[in-house]
Amino acid sequence: MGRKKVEIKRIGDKNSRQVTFSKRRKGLLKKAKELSILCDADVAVVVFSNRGRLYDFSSTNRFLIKSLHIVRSSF
Amino acid sequence: MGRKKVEIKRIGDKNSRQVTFSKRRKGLLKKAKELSILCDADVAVVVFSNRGRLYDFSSTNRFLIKSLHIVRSSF
DNA sequence: GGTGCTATCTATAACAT
DNA sequence: TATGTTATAGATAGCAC
Repeated sequence: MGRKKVEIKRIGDKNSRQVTFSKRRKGLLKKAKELSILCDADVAVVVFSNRGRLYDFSSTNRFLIKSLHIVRSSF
Repeated sequence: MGRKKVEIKRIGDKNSRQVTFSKRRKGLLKKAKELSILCDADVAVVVFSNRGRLYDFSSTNRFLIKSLHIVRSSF
């Protein structure tokens, strides 16, 4: 969906990876929200950056996400 | 992204809502997978249909999703 | 109640700043 | 490096089965 077709594999360049992460993360959360509204469905999305920062969307309750975070911490 | 611009609000027609749910759910899971691969990030998506059916994607471990399911059951 | 088609809308890759 | 712009790839709304 850009100037060139992109192969789905890990982006080698650190800066490009960061920029793509930021843009696509935003897009994913937006689409999750749209799905929940349009279709009256419960949707939750959780994204962890490789630095451990958490980004999420939940149509129902933050508790879902917090629980998931706790679960992940126990790995 | 279709023949017409769509307002983001609950789709009234039951059949249209179901079709949209199916299509957008698939798209959301695909994008979650792409994000995880391209950016080397942990991503989890959980979708519950209003009939309680579970659809999900997790880049890390099914345990995350199973835990979330258990948590949700306790609501 | 799906599935396939395709016109059109949207997300985003590369570039610019 | 973070943010804004634009050309293009990709997702999908409305139909037809």
